[in-house]
Amino acid sequence: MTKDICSKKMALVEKLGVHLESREKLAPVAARIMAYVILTGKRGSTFEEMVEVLCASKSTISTHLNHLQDLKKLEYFTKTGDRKKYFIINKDSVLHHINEMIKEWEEVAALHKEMKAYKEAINEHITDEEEKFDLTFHNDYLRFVEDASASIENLKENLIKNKFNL
Amino acid sequence: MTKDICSKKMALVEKLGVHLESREKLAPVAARIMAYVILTGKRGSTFEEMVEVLCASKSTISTHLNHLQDLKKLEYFTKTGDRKKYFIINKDSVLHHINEMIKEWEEVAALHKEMKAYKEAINEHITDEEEKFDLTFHNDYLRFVEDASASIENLKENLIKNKFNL
DNA sequence: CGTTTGGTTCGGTTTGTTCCGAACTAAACT
DNA sequence: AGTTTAGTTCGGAACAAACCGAACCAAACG
Repeated sequence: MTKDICSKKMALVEKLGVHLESREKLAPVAARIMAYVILTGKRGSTFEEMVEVLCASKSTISTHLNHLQDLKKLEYFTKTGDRKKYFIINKDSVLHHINEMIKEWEEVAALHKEMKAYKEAINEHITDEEEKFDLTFHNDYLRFVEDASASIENLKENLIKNKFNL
Repeated sequence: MTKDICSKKMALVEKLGVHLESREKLAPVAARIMAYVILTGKRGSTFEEMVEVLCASKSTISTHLNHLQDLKKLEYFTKTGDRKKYFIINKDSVLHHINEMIKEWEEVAALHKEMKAYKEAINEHITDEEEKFDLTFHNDYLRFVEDASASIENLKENLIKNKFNL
């Protein structure tokens, strides 16, 4: 039974790992570390434990753990009389992730605006209506980005609210 | 003046290129091809032209052009008595892109549901309330994904509407 | 003081990506 | 038939990413 839950966990680690690999642009093992730490929760995950369950070398785990801490994605707590570090996801990594998404959408919006401006400038030099750039897509997309941004801001507020409820 | 517009265009090609490189997971030159084709518009961009302005070899351009066509991101038209191919972005690449986003959100939602189910299963075996997984984030996130999906569906409908207006 | 524990650091191998040049092809022009 | 045009294909060079093992280190333990 414990074995069953464990294999289920490792299956999820792989699945979530693959997702994080592309979503957060992490190296395979780094993504699996994140996934494992997320699915272990507040109990915390140790260096040794990860070397074993993720079947990676100490050097690989060490390097990635340090890197993930630099990126503020992980942090750790300790126990008195125990030299081990217990890794957990950074408490405000969720908020950080959301802010990243907001920034990303803003960047996309800025790019669309720049492209639109460029195309409008070109259009002025074109007499034939048929040859002109079509701008409807940029307009629609910009409206969409506004909508999406509003949803994210909403999520962000929900999260902050829940944080204070705890 | 034409030179000015041209340098402005190439600056935008680089900027959009960098963006597409990560957003669409394309090789540098492939991303710049996409950017260039997008910023050239319906006039169409030729093989030779891209070899020159993107400063890449014929083989590189050829390989990437074929790859981008396989991915349905590009297509071309021809002119009678002219062997050149005039590349433009695939007419329904925008819709395709939107469908990709929808699919992506669905996948994220599925993953969150799976993680939530796993954590709930674990929680049942834990007596200490303090030790239990916190599920509020998954709930909030799932609600957010629903919102975001709705916005995208909205954009999609706008686009389809505009298509028929033309 | 020697050993164990919990890691870190470095050099190197493997693997993968991205691009290029040179040789090639197929159609059209002369 | 030969050349030009518009590309394709193949082998490999150059670089980068990801991981590993071995040697190392610092703190605690015995």
